[in-house]
Amino acid sequence: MNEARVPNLASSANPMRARPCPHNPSVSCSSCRLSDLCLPISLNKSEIVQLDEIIERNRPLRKGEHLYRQNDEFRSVFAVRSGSFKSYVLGADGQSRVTGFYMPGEIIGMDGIATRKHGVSTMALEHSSICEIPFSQLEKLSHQLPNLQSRFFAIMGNEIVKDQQIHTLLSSYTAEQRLASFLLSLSSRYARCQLSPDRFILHMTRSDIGEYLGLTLETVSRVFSALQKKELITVKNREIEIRDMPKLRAILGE
Amino acid sequence: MNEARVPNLASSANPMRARPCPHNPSVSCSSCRLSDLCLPISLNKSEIVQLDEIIERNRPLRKGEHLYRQNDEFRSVFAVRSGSFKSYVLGADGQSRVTGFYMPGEIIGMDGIATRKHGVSTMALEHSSICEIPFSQLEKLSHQLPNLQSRFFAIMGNEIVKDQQIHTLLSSYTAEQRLASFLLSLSSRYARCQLSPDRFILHMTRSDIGEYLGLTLETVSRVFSALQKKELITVKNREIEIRDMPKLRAILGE
DNA sequence: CGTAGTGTTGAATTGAATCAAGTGTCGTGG
DNA sequence: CCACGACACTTGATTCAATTCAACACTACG
Repeated sequence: MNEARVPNLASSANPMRARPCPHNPSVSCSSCRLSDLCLPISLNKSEIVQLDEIIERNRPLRKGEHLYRQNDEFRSVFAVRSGSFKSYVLGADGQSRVTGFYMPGEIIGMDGIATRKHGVSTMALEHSSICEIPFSQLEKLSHQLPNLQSRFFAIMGNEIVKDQQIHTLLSSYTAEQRLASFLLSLSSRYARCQLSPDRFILHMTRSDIGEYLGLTLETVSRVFSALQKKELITVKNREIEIRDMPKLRAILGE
Repeated sequence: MNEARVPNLASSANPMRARPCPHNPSVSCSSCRLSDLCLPISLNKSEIVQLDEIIERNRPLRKGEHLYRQNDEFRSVFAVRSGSFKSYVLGADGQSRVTGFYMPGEIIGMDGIATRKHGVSTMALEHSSICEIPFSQLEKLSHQLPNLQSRFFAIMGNEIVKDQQIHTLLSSYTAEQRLASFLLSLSSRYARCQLSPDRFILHMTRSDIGEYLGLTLETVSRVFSALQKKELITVKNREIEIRDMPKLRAILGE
């Protein structure tokens, strides 16, 4: 597997707030720059402090390292603090299928809640760090804090909604619509964590994208080229610039 | 299809048989024949009694009636007591896309938890009855009963896993694999509620199935015919008989 | 510098969609 | 009870979007 690399986002045109370093394991939820888009939303200060106590801030993962693997025992859910991840399953034929990409502030690992085993594997796409939340403790604390229970129901509900949107995307969109939707989704998620919504790095390969969207890597490449020719985006290797957001949205529209 | 909405409180004082009939609104969770595959799993007797108190058993829905519609305010989740439902969204072009089918013992409506608005519409596919569970009360009770909280986390986690499985199905299976997987899923769900796993009725149309699996209704029809010619199934209108379960499973295998 | 992984592009192929024509089924009202 | 109309379904012919197969270019890195 590949070695660690300095994450590209750090040198992006759109610098982060001057807040504690994203990889710093000693950041607390209260001081975390993601606190208003992560688990703590809608919790008050004392509740956040209690949540903070059960969270384990592990060492960062290097690119290619696994957070957990398919069939591992489920112990925790994870919040992405920095970097990005992909989740995937290995099919009977050995082919992998990507089930999701995760960015800062998003929650990973809910696939294991029901069965107590992880149904997917999850791997860092770049140098990344996470907050680990032992699920038994989260359940216990949720029982004491109605707001936290409510918040976690909402997080899971949100995951269900997103999965249904992917369902309709995969069952009726063309290749071009899928890629447009994918780029717009990344864009709004980058915006959510204060990064540029129209210039960003794809940390996943064309093949990852294809496995996620139900396309081949060749088709992903071709559609990127076509969108570039139409001047809706600029693609330079892994770097994407969205040049015409309205027209990109219009691809989904009619 | 413009049916009347179901009145939410509807305490129909309807004279019914004393024996717990699937449509009988007076059945309690404790006496319900679905209690070991529905929400109450893993709850003890006194917990079930408390759950019972917040559940509203509405009048049955006729075929084509809506349980709720896209953009309706979210108030409750629902457990299917008898019959079956489909959920669907209307796309920008007016086309509908089916996001799920629901059978007895399954929970409907979790798409509204995060946003407090329903993201899909849900319609009865046949004469059906449901238990309505007002969500605010479910949250309150979950806060008192750790087992119920845990159970509901598990139900939502299960929904997430199923959605991920659909994701991989839609992104990599052929038409034949999708239909085989669909029939096997129905089969095991019928088995779960004590019905024959190899002879059952499809209450949805070919078009519904196609919209769910990302295929046209013509392709659904053709694949059914092809599977019949191979003697894996018999299709007579809406009636399906699975004649060779192992071979049907093998279609997914490699 | 060479190698492995990643990405692009072209040509041929194909699985499913689309277009089209017809049959079957069901519920309704006469 | 039957006739009618609407909807659901089947099957065939053709088209097309995406895959597959193939060759090559770029980049990163030991």
